Amino acid sequence: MNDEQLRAMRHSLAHITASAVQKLWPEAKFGVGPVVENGFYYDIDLGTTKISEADFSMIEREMRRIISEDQHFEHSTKAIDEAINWAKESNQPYKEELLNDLKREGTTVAKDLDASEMGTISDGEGVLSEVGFYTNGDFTDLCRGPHVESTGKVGAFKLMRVAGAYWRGSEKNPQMQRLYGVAFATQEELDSYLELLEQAKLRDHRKLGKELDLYTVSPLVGAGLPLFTPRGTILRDVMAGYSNQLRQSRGFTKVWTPHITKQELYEASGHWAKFGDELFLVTSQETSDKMALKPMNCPHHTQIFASQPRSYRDMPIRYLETTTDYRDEKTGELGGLNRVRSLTQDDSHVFARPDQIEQEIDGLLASANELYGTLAMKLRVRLSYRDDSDAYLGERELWNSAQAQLKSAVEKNGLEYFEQEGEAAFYGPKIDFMATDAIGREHQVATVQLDFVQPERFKLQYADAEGNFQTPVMIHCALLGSIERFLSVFIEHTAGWFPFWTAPEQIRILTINDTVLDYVEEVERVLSEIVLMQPLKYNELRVTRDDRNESLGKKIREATGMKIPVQLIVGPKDKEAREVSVRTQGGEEKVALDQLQSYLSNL
RNA sequence: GCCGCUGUAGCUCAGCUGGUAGAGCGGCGCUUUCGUAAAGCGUAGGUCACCGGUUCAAAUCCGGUCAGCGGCUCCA
Repeated sequence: MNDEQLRAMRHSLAHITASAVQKLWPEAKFGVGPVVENGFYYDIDLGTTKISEADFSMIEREMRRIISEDQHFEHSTKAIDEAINWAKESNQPYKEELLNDLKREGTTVAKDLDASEMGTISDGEGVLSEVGFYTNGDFTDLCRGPHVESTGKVGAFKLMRVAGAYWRGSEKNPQMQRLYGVAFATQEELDSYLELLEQAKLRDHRKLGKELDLYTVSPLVGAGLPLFTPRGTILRDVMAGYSNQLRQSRGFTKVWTPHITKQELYEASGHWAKFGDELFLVTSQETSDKMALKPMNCPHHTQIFASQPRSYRDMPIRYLETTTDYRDEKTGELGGLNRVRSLTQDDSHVFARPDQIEQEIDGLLASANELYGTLAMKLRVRLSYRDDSDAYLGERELWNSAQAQLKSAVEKNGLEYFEQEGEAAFYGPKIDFMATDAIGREHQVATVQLDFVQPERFKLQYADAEGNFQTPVMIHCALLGSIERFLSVFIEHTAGWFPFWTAPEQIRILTINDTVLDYVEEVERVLSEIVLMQPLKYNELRVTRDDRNESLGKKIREATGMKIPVQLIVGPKDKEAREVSVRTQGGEEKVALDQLQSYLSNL
């Protein structure tokens, strides 16, 4: 089955879902029912009736009945006004609205859908005169198709969940119930997809975050404000240290800025107007200053740049700061470490001459490549350019040159990429990094963004070779993005089996009885001398000892449950032979005490 | 913020249609010193998220708050 057939099948299932709902709740008013990744959904307004997952078996039973009847999908057309009358008579106000849009604009304007997904005719210019319908059994729907021939030909499906969704994605509109389903050509494919979901559940960073004791949340502290435990803090420090090291090796120097600032800073940067409602405000009891917790670091860094006169010879100037920002995100958006109110960015800002853009981007891309390569995650990038609209600030010429330089740097680094016009930020083009995790999911991780606007707004300048003042370009970059979000991805990527160099507890010594304690101390002395230099430099070994009065089996079980990469089992036989039993995920082997350092350094 | 679902011991969970709570693991104590994923026995833990209401009686029903989950919207 090709992609097109799969889409037709999923879309047909959306219709079958709607048919079943109409049968069960004849008063249902229908929105749209497009195909999405792995399946489909249908938006339905049932007034005060709430569908719950308990109703799924009933709906699915009705769907299977429709499928077993093998109803033909009948295509027909109506003149647009006739169609509008049909919608009125059938009491389908959402369809009526879509039809009116079609009549007026020749297309619907639902934000997240294109017209073909919605199943409406949108070919041709201007106003259209005819629209298409598909009918199966008693159910007729405004639809462009295509569909499978009949309801019997739809493969395997499963209703997954029901959720609220605003009509046409606007919170001003009524909220409908969105019925999600997944669908595949065969039952085997559906089963393996469901299996993948189970897998994903097992690696869920919120579950592992608790099991591996990495972070916690407290209602007393607040939603979206995770607290990192000793183990979680090690992970943060190691990853942030690696990101810092990568950037420092490319000429970035650390800066430090306070966590609160006067609001004027954001009024000057332009962020106040756009994001003012997401700032945490701070009141001073000593002055009349209005203060806020910093939601970002770039305006601060501009002030360090501006603290001295700059020459073209000084450029580029590169700052890095791994620091926590605060954003008052809406409560409903918070979840795990993915979306938090305190987020730590491994932030960097380059102030560059326009002719230095490519070289700077090149360095940052190389760093990102190295970082994600080390973590065994495949990277892909999206280049976001401006389009012809006037929604963008900055000179067109600068944009064109910058976009060309971005692309050239991406190609030079051998990164797989795709380009999208109209996706740039208003202040400059950007590169977004997507990393594929161990079970094939893609996550947005890092960004590199050019900024033509803040240098203007803050009147940043440098003297060129002729002594004239020029405006620099700013390059924003975060390799990890937000450390919290990065960790959520990293935890799920590794399923908690962190690589040796990042593991919070790298080695646990398990004793067999207390006749070996003196030898264990000797082993510990050897370990305490070991400092890893790769990939993170000066990374001291993190070792613990389990000499409790418990069975070896239990100690192994617990250490394995905590996903500790190296278990060193020490018993009388090991003591006698002056070796240790090294137990890793790969198996177990005996290593002589005087070989331990080289063994561990090569992990 | 909006819609829906959820909130019982440190953890995982049981507790039917209202009659003031239970298991396993973990903790603690004793015994055991035992070589590859849970040694044995004993014992202590809970205002059933919080606040209010209905009722003779609420973990159970209703309302509110807080928090979590699935979405929507948003994401500098």
